[in-house]
Amino acid sequence: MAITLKEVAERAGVSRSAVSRTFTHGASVSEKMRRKVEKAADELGYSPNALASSLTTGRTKLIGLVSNNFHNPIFLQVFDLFTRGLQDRGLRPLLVNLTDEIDPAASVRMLRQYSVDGVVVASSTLPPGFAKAFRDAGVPVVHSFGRFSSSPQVHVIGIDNVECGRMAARTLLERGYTNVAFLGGPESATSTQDRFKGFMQELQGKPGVTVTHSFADAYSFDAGRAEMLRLLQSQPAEAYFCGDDVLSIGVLSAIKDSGLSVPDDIGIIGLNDMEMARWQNIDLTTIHQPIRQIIQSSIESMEAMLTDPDRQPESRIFACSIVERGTLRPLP
Amino acid sequence: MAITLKEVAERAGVSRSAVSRTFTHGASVSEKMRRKVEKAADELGYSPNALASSLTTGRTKLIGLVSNNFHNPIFLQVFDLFTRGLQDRGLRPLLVNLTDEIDPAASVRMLRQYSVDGVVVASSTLPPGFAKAFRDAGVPVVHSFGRFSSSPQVHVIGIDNVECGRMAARTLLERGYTNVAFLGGPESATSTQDRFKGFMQELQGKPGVTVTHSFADAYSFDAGRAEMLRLLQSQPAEAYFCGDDVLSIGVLSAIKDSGLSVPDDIGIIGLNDMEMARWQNIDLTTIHQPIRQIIQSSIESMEAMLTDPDRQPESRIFACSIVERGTLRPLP
DNA sequence: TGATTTTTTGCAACCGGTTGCAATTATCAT
DNA sequence: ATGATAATTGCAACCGGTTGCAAAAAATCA
Repeated sequence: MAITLKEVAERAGVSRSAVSRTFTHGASVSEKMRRKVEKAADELGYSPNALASSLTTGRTKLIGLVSNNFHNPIFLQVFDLFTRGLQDRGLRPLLVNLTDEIDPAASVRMLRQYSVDGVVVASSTLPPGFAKAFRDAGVPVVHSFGRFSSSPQVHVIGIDNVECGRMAARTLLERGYTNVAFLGGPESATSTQDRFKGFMQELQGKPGVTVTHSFADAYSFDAGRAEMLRLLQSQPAEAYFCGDDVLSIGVLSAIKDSGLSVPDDIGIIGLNDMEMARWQNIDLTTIHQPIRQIIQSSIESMEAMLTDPDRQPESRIFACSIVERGTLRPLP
Repeated sequence: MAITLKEVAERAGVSRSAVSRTFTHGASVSEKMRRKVEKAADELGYSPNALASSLTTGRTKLIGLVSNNFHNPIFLQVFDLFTRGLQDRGLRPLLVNLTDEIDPAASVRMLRQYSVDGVVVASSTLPPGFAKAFRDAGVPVVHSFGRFSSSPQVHVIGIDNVECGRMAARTLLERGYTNVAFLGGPESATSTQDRFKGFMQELQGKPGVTVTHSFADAYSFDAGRAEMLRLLQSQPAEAYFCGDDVLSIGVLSAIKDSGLSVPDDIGIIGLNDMEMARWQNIDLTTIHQPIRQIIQSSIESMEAMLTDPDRQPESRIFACSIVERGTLRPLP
């Protein structure tokens, strides 16, 4: 069906090696030969079979892009940035949806069958075991949005969620809130655990401050709304640090429906700074997570591993910052 | 690095063919042989190289998933459903982001280099030339969310956008609106053109009804908001049929900011019924597009083409329906 | 110009599998 | 037990490329 190297060679009246070389960057071919081959190739509409060549070179340029976040709108942007970034470097994202996958083994096997050159795990809710499973299989791994560690076992690129928790706490204190709460995402996610930890750390033992906490079932609108509706039945706190932005939006809708207003009755601060957060009908005060840099850095890190697979795992942490909008009362 | 067939064969003391056969569904192997081989394979941790086998079988099980919609939240759901659906059938989505691609040739070449078995084009804004380019390259193509045609050149799965336009018009008339408008997405998108056409068709020559129209730059919040802010400077219409839901949400925010209220002052109807449309703080009346079925049908259609590549192109159209929420005044 | 060095080219083996064919082995009926 | 038939196995060629090596050609030097 498709044109092969052999056919081009015959047409150009040269050896197969010659054809291969004209399409291999950096190989030794004379100008004359190159022209002859390219002419024949053009006439036949030849383009080399990347998979066949991967057999001998050991490189497929395929990168497994693994995630289980197919419900949080922020991940559309994540996929956009990853696919474009990878494409620009001649790499091809093989998308793996882990939504209902529990066991890493199956996906590891699958990605090995396709000889991916590397794997990007993009998720803040996947247990660390997944990234490790890929590493143990000998595949270069970058875990984006993963939990940072000072002695990482795989490359981790993300933010310091503990520090974000502290930052949120400080922000609420500055604004004079004394009855505050943490409304986290799923308790099993490392990001939830860390944000919670930092939040509590900062408020621990602060005189005159009361802190409560609870967890929503997922990083989703519905989960946030449901949890807030529950909280509103008894005495709600003055201000909430919510697990992430989409959760916050659910929370906001619950508050509005109950007849209370934001930020007058209840203050909300989210995390992520997703595009929607700045929509004027949402206008969410939140902590900005530098997604663009995280992804760019992840891709660079992946490229580095491709050239040197034995490179030591490292953590790269990006700073977050408060984005002041309309869901927290202003500084006194 | 990875274990190969040969090593397994040596360990099991059998021929390479025997190993190949135990891993090929439907090949002739005795129970005894199979056990022997599987034992050796397990011990070595062997799993067959899908790409090497594709060389002889001519099948990669790779499917190009091509889109340029990485900004409309509805496409996160689209990617979720596609990836899961393909995975469930043992197919692997190779994601291609066409966001800043103008020329189909490059992506066609790339996907051919990776010998994809088929291509799913998932977009309502891509010129039809893209899908055709893949077909001309001899690759089975399904165009999801594309423009339906009665003599299709490629498989098209989607909705009848003209009919949706009519449906929106009828809905507005039923509600007693007499000064209505179309606020479309980008004028170059076939979906915009068709919705506009149907909308006008239905209202044409209706006595006592005035119709106006304009177009936003993109199917996005910002574009919708900007266009509505512009419209609000002069006399706005009584009700708008908006290009899609995310556009509608931008429109709603503009209306709210201008001090007017929905649906009392202005009615809005969207299209898509994205998850966000039912969020209680948005509560958008809209036309439901059956995404789930469209995608399932697309995948089935793709599977059918894989077994019979010469199958005639067909259009599959799914019905849409009005979802009544809070942005249109009720039936009189 | 001829000898020497450098560059270009083709040969042939290899990457990790699959598969048609013929040889071998097992199964069955008589 | 015997021959006929069916199932299993191995051989070897092939899929579409790449690459080390040696031969051939071109470029350089004296």
